[in-house]
Amino acid sequence: MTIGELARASGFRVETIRYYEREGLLPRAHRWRDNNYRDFDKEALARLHFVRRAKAAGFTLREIRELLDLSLTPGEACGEVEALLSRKLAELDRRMAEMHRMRENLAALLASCRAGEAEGACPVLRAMRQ
Amino acid sequence: MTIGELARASGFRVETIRYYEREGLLPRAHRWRDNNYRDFDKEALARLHFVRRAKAAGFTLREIRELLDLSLTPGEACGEVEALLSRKLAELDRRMAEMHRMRENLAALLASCRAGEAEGACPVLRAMRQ
DNA sequence: CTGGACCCTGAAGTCAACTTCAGGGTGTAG
DNA sequence: CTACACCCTGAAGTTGACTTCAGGGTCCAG
Ligand SMILES: [Zn+2]
Ligand SMILES: [Zn+2]
Ligand SMILES: [Zn+2]
Ligand SMILES: [Zn+2]
Repeated sequence: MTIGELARASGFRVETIRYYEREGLLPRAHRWRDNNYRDFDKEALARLHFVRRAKAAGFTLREIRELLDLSLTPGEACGEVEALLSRKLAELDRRMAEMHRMRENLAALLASCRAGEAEGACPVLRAMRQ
Repeated sequence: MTIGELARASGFRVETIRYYEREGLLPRAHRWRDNNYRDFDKEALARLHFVRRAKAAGFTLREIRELLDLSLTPGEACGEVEALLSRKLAELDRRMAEMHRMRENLAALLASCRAGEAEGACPVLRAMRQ
């Protein structure tokens, strides 16, 4: 698979894929010997799917790389794998709690906006003004 | 109120407040005539509280400035406020759903790691390349 | 054999949201 | 008087995650 095909299949741009390779999120791609073009396999596509999901969940590239590095750790380091995984889980829970608070904040603002509409004065705007 | 007092009252750093003023999140402060020190009023503190809440709700500075600008245009800006709020709410919901999926992913990974430990082979690698 | 789509590299640029720096004034306690 | 906390400005630096650029090679339909 050329980098362009991988880009179309993954939804990441060509430049982003090269950048991810540089940053260690993808293994260095094997090259087509005579033209030096990268040649990706299905695993690269699976990784990019994982990267997309992880990004959507709010992980930084560094964290995603750590997770991916875990997957390369052989079974013997199972304890470390577990430790890192549960640390990430705890972090995720913290972030999810934070998001819940944000959501409640936002929903309250929206509700007060709608409630104030009847009275002709937006309480959100009023709150900002005064 | 000096900028330092405002900083202590608001929890933002002095430099951040100057930055916010430059960026239009605060009106340009009135100056203490003979020494050119900024002199803030209660409204500035109220704005900073609003900025903090909005940031906590996930708004960018640009969006916060948009909200503040809406509050300066008299009339029915309420609809726009609502639009901005519900757009943000939808975005937040999307991200929360992603995080939930990611959490289940990681939890399953951790469980399978623990289960696989007995058999001497860590299934993490397989799970992540699925 | 040519034009256009595609590939390569290393370096520099961008954006948000700040922070730090350089180089200077002000106010007050001791 | 002077040390020291506080204030000022404009500019440059930081971080993360890319994107754009400069300056090339490659492949293939017509
Ligand atoms: Zn409203
Ligand atoms: Zn409304
Ligand atoms: Zn669930
Ligand atoms: Zn394991």
